[in-house]
Amino acid sequence: MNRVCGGMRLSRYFLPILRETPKEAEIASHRLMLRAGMIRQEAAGIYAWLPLGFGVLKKIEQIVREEQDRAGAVELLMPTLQLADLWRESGRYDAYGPEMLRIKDRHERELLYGPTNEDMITEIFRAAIRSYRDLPKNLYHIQWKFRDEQRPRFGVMRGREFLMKDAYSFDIDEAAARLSYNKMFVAYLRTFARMGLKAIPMRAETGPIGGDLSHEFLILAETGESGVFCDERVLDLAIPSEDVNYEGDLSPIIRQWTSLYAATQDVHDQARFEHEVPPPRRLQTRGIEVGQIFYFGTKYSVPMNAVVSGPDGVERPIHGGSYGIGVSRLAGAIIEAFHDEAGIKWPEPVAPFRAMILNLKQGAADTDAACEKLYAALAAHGIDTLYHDLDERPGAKFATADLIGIPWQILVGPRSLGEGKVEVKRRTDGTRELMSPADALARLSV
RNA sequence: CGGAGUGUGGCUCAGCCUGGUAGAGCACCUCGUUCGGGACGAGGGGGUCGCAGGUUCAAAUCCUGCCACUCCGACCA
Repeated sequence: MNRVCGGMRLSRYFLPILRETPKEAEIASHRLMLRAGMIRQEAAGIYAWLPLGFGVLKKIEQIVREEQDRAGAVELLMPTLQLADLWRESGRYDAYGPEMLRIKDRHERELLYGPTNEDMITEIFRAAIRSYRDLPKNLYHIQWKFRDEQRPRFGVMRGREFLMKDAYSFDIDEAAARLSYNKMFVAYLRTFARMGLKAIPMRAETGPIGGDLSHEFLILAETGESGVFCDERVLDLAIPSEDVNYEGDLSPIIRQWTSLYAATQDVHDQARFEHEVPPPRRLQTRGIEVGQIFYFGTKYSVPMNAVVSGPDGVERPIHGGSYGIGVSRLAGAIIEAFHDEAGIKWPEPVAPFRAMILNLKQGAADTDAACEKLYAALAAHGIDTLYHDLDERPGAKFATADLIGIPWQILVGPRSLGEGKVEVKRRTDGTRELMSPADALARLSV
């Protein structure tokens, strides 16, 4: 979707691998993102996304986009800068605090770098929609946000600047709004599952955005920032399939996922936990929040006068919800879930490349020719391939390949090529198999 | 926002206490030998020691101020 050609030669790429770990990186994902040349820190909590990292970011973003679209949300793009007046109208300008970056333009007009977009989307919505007949609507965008965190840390997991998908639903009343909420709930289950993650929806506090119904989606990881308590059976619940009917009744799915105990430490109820979950199924661990959904009712529509006419001709404020996914955070969270001592182990759907060719004897006529042929064939089959064509020793190439975590490694060296074969290695489990280049191509074409 | 630290070639760090010609490993360049799990030898290039003042014949080193960044805790996609 994003890379036009099907391949890349390492000699032309930009992959600044670090052999040693920069001292500031404490957790695995941060360490590996720096070492694998995915990101470079420019300031506290602010990162440049280097080509490999950017490739992953685009893969994640695209999965999020596809599942939002499938659930009926409509993409648009709002600016990063917003007028302070808009936030004064909703009453949030003074309430938001120092987390919000406030700036002035040359006319001394007050602006802010958006930490979220409820106010702006409400303004956009109210300017265009007058009737309940135009509802429901769900609008989303994928845009950079800035929150001036007191303490940014863990690399992109908690940056000040971060890429977020935020969706906003508009409905005529609470009952309708809950249907919109349920759609996003199901879309989130599918989104995270497609990235290979087990994200568990947990009852959550609503925080400064407000409202009275909210779930956080967390993936379990020891390095997570939130303590979580849940019934371990939630780990085995089925993910709604691709052909789930979003216009149908989603409540059975919601009920299934919300009836088992699952809560973050903020709202945890130990007595209830012990009452509802027998000891062998009690899971107490930590998690990384990768998404959150809210129903907040008329919190913004009332102060901002976002109203529509109902069937009775009477105007009423719309009922809203907002739905966030931390796209850039997910890049780190996925690494937390999938790595080993040697490096990253990308799940295929988010891998920056699907395959990597390692020419173990660069400059030798037979290996060079075999690699070129294979590289062209993979590209012809639309398989994103990184060809390691640098004049490095095999050991260095193995280390690089394991570090950057491309799912399939194809080792082309004199030893196996003597039998007319190449070696296909899976990064996830380290298994390797000798096969002809044609069979390797067939294996990857699945 | 409380607490604790760190700023020295691209990276990891030594040197600072006790002031006196800026160092090591990795990376980089050249040549040669190597080549299936981060090779070896020889030669070479690269640093206003975070910034600004001060003390001193002399400051990476001592003093003052500032800035940046990191880590531990309370808060958030």
